[in-house]
Amino acid sequence: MDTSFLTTTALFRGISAGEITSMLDCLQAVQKHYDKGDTVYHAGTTVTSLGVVLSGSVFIENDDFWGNKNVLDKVLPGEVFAETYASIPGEPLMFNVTAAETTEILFLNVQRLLAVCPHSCTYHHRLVENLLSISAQKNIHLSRRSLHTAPKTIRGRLLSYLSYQAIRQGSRDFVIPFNRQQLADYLNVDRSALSNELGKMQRDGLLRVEKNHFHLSADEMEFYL
Amino acid sequence: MDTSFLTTTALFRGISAGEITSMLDCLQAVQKHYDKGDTVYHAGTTVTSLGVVLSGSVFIENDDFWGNKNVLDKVLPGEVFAETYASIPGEPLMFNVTAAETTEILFLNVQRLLAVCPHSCTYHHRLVENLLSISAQKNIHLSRRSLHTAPKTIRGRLLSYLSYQAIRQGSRDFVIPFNRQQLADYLNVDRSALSNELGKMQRDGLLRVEKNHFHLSADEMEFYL
DNA sequence: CCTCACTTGTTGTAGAAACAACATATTTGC
DNA sequence: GCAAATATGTTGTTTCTACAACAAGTGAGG
Repeated sequence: MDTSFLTTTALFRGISAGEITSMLDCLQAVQKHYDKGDTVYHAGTTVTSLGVVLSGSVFIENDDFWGNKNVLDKVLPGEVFAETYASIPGEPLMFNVTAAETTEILFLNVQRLLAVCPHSCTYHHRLVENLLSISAQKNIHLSRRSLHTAPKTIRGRLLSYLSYQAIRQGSRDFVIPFNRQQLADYLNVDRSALSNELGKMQRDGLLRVEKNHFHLSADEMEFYL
Repeated sequence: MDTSFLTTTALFRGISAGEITSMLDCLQAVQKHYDKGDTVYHAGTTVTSLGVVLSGSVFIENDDFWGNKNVLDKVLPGEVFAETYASIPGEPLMFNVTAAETTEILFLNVQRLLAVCPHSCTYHHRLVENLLSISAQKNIHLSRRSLHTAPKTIRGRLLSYLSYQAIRQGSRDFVIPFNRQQLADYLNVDRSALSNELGKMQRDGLLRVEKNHFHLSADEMEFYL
């Protein structure tokens, strides 16, 4: 087990590699291997363990009734999944989790993680803090997306999202972490309609855009800054 | 301080009234009074304390650039707000919090709450567990709404929401906790368009609806059950 | 009983987005 | 460097929604 890698993750942040090793025993951590396409967790089932992606990656996907797979998120090495459901005993998973590629996953039982451990109580505590922080962070992301998808028009959603990015990055020039299709998915709109609207906004002088690099015009930003 | 009331809240669940009393000292809990319309927390500021509504209620609202107040949520007695932001030091509030009526609020510093206390460590631990649970629960709600607002059409959103309610309540007959306007807000659509679509769906034989009581037709449910 | 406030359904219209189909970059792997 | 795959922009058509305006229903309080 590569505990030095774990020290870099949000979940084990602030805990030394040595401490992690002894904690993993105590927590009855289990490591499993998955090949591309394997199902890690099924929607509708209940889980007691969260997963830490050690290598590879997993998709969080929502399969509709006609079998269409809709990828909601990709969980990368060091990141955590299913922690929300493992934190609420009996809560059925809303999504499927499948291996996007060859993947190693470390499973941690959340009830044991929360239980007070006879030894190294301090680090257990740190682990719980980290878990709370991860949960709160996820909360923020969900709230923010909900905010950006609230406007009824594509332009409104773009302005909400782009002005937030400008503020966050402290400049009217900034790069976004999405390509067009991903941005369209994030804002819950059609990709071609999104491209179209970006074109209109450029003609209207609201912004300039080159690939995923944006520049917002000053007068538009006045509202937001 | 009415600690017996606190024992009924999600945050203090599983902790005795006596224990709560001693913990509140330790946590430096502060109680404050607000009149209707008073601002409790300003968007953009950072906070270190979560709030527990003791009596009255507060609105979580998103004020846009033209001063329009958009109520996102109402926090009732026993419920908690701002815990997400208080759990992430430095994270600025995304929303305003204002008193919906005469309100008493108990503020708890989250850092102190998370810090290991010299005494009653067990109960501190329970408090942190509860806080994690509240956060995870909020996460589920946000995810679920995001799922229900994912379809591009009003009908799609209604089917997603209503079939979930049917499953949750274990019957094709069920009552929803929203009136039309609230349901429209939740699904992020126009109220009149929503009413219109419900009418069409009745004519199409998908469901019957009377006020906030719904009955889904069997054949439509096959997809979902 | 009556009024007033609030909720809900209905209709028409104007506008916007989804969708499909395609042309044109741009990457990526070989 | 080339070919295949992927990403992006463009356009036209169809469908749906937002919006506005209004009628009808419901309920609470005087």
